[in-house]
Amino acid sequence: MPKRRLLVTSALPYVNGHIHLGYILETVQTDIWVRFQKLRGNECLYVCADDTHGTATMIRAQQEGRSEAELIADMQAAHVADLKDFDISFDNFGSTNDPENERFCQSMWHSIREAGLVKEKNVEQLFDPVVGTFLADRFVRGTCPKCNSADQPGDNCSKCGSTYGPADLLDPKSTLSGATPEVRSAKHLFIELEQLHEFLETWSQSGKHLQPEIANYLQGHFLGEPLRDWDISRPAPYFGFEIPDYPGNYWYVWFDAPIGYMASTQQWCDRTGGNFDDWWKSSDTEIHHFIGKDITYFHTLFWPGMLKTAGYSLPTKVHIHGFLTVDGEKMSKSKGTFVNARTYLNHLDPSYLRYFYAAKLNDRVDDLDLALDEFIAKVNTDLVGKVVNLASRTAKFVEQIGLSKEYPEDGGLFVHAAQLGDEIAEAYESCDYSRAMRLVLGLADRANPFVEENKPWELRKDPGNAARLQDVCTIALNLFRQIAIYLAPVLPRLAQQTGELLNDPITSWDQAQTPLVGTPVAKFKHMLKRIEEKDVHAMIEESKPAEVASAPGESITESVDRWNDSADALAAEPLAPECTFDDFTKVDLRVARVVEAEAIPEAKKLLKLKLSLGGGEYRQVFAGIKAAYEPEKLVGRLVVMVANLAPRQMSFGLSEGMVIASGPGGPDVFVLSPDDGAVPGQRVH
RNA sequence: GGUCCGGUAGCUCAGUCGGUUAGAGCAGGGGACUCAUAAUCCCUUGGUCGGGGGUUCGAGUCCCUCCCGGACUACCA
Repeated sequence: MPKRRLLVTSALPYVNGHIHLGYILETVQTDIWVRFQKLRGNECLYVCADDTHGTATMIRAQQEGRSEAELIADMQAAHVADLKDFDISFDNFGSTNDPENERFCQSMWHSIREAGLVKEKNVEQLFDPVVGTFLADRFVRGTCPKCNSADQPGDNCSKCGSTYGPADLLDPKSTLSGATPEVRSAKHLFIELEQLHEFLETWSQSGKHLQPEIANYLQGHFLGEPLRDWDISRPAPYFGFEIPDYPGNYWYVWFDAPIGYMASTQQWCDRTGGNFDDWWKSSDTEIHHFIGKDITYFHTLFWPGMLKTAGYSLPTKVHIHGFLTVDGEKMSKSKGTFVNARTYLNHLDPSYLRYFYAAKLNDRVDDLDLALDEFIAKVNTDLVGKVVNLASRTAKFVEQIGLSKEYPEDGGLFVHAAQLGDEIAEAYESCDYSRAMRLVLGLADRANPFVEENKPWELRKDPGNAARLQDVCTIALNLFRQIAIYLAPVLPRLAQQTGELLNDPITSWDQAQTPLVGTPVAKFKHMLKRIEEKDVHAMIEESKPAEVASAPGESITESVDRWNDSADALAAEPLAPECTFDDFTKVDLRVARVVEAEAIPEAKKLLKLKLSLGGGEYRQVFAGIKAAYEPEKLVGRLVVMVANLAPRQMSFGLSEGMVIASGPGGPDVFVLSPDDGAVPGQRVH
């Protein structure tokens, strides 16, 4: 087979957060594929970068009192270290804030301009005079211009389903300040994606570049109607690259992020003498993007559209994977299942997770569950019990004498494993790693009985059997080596150790075709420890928020803040503008008791609550806390509610207030409780 | 509610074009071994292939329908 040239990417991690096990899933998936391709002898370049731009970076830098550049540099160093320790083998890891990226943005922009895809639209945008900023759609609510339903979001009506702009709302309010926004004319630049409709439909529906369910999704959600113009500029203040022919405005972060793949490639070329056009403008080069399903449409509509317009190669394939869940649930900070890469590394070997992910990954978009008990059992049984055991039970018998000079008769075991190589390779190639792992483990299941039947431990008792002992161990170690070669993309450390043990480095897939003979065998060293349950538990405990993990009732008299809470929550949702005391008193917060609570089967997030304010005064409230609370456990407890909120008609009934809770949503919602002594009906001042 | 994907042993899954008696690993039960990280090996229990209907000589596989689960989307704000 002729050598292929492949450019491979993982999605760019956002600079504002640390690497977690969900992103590790993506990079492990990519890295396995890259290592596989290199092992097969293909020319393969793996690039990535930090995604740095956007409002969130700007706000966080302000809060931390330093420049964006400093923030980015720190986070990038942390990202690189985390990923390196998971054996992710990037050829280059850059940053979307690097000068190379700005140059590519400019040239890409130039092409898109020339193609006549850019138009300026005088957007009637709402401006919050209190905060002094333009309001994105989601920061405005008001009355639907079509059906007059109150309190509707700024982009479409939840009652009648009509879509409109925020400026069309009849009685708009800023959700930041509550002020009535002014309509101001703001100029934005848009890319008319609709001009590329036909191309995108052909490309996405060709059956070659996308998984079938993704092609289907695009057809159903986007391609069935005209594609909307893509708002590509953001007015200052914004952290990003300023648009050269449109001063005071910046490219939206999703414009420059994928271009980061190119900038990173350029950096690699500059460092190694490579030629950029060989990678991005050559029909001989395949381009493979690995991404999560959350960013599907950026990579399957906007990005191919940009590449096409600017005359670059189109992605050969966009490989899309699902999210990571832990023990069957969305990762949750409060449960300790939102685990940072570094926290994992503090307790466990990266090889465990690489193998487990490989054993579960296929070429579909399904979510992948990290069931912790399964994780422990699978790694210990498969890797330690079956694979590494082959070496550890035989290597010491040939430590002095090495492998036999000729490969002995083994009943066809080696040939069988050699022949299976193509099938395993096919599974890797198509990203069906779980199949590859099954096939490889099947080899270990044949090799262990061989050792059992030939009893090297008995052979060694009689010096007359020395030659036979050497032959048996030569066979077992060769079978082990084949497995190590086939697992090398997943377990580079095991491949390295195997090379050292048998004095022949593993560098090529084809090494599994020829038995190794006559080499010395090094003293056997442990290759992989068993996972201990306590280490997994320690990792989960370390991932829990400090206030949950520490014992209650400790002294709080110390003058210094010893809790050292993370800045993440504040950065995710910055402080609202100042309000007056009068503003505050408009909101009537009351202690209330939950007297009834039931889940609404048709709604995914809603519980229906009956709240008592005492004295027979009740309120019916719908609260989006289904994922976090069992209805039965709420009954009887005290909560804080907004008692004078305008009632809202919902599909399931009238909601007459709101239960106060914090947290980002989903399973991470935390309902507030008053301290002991509070009674229903009391106002919260 | 809409769209899509799935449901095979206690668990995780394989099952090709419709073709013999539906498989594997783990877990469970019994035995063996003692080289190996309490690892390994042999034997073994366990299934109305979600339910019902249809097509067919023949259905886990194809069609219809219902039930259940998940994802996306909407609602939640």
